[in-house]
Amino acid sequence: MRNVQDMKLREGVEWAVHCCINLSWLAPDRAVPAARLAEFHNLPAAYLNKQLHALGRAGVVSARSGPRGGFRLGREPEKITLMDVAVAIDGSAQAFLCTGIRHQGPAGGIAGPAGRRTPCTVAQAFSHAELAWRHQLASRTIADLADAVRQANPAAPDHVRSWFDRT
Amino acid sequence: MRNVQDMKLREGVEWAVHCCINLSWLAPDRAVPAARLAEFHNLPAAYLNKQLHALGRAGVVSARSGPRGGFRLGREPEKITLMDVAVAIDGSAQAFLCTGIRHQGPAGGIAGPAGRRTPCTVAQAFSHAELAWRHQLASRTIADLADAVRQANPAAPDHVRSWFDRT
DNA sequence: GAACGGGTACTCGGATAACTATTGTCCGAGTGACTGTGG
DNA sequence: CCACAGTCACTCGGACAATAGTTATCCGAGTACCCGTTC
Repeated sequence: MRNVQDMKLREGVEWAVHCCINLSWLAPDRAVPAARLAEFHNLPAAYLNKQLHALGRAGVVSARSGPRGGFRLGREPEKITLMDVAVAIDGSAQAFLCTGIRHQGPAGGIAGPAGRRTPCTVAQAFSHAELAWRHQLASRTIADLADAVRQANPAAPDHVRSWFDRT
Repeated sequence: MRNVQDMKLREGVEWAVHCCINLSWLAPDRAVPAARLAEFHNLPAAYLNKQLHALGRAGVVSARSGPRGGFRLGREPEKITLMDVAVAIDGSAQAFLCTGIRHQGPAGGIAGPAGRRTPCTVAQAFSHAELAWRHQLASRTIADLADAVRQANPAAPDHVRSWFDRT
């Protein structure tokens, strides 16, 4: 039971975003195994595999089994937002879900049945805040971040490509 | 060790906000025991006590022991933001703390020492989103919410007062 | 009648356990490539 | 030389533990009130 959905950003979100950026610099048809992506950042391979699998379910990446298989971006980097990644990994859609405590106990008798129809003010306030957060994440794409990284370090894409091409 | 600070809104935050609103309607010198506040919303008394204690450390409420003791607001409701409450309960200041994985493993060698000085693009993006969230929460005060509730149900303050005055 | 001292009940405060969720690991199913063989 | 079938190694995918964080609980320290006693 999940009464209160959480807004926690699991560590895997950070990993996933970095992986997506790296993948965006590789040839579109080039698939990279999870183990190799993990090695690049010193991450636990098996666990990263699990996260990438979650991204696969969301369509952010596409997976292929067998030799020369692995993961590659499921669509153009311009079409992948940070929100997509966060939702894929974290799963939760809403961070603050009103428990409805204002209707429990003696407090419930005060507002009466009419109060049960009006929205919970507290929940509304938190929802607005969360909406702002989500809006920000939805406005940034993997392509955006990749460009920013390239601007700070123009050689990065080539270096990443060459490292992943090493056998 | 807390590598990744979390943004999770613990259930206690919701409780605390509701309690603060209720307290804002009582006489300023009126102290309410945690047990009574808990009874009002059917919450576990001992645990709510703990959360209120956290609010006390942050100055949001002030506590008094002994008979006729309990909790009351530590300052005017206009001076208490939702952010204050969330931070007091949740404690964490930053939700997304960059783990620095881009410097671990082979990836670190690519950017080089220079890359270590440039800020992590991924972390920046998430920080902006979190800032928007925090800004929203900081812009809403307990007084705001109390007014909104009163607008939806004008009789609420009196009812709350009278219930808490019952022996 | 008023002041004082002791007792008592009540409250917070922090230390302690139970539980849930996240992190991490492992092995099996599936798939594509490679090799050797036959035409 | 080309096509084909069998085998193999490689990869994902989901099921299975370990760990950390949150929820919940309990009991002790402190405090203000109340009552009985004394001046």
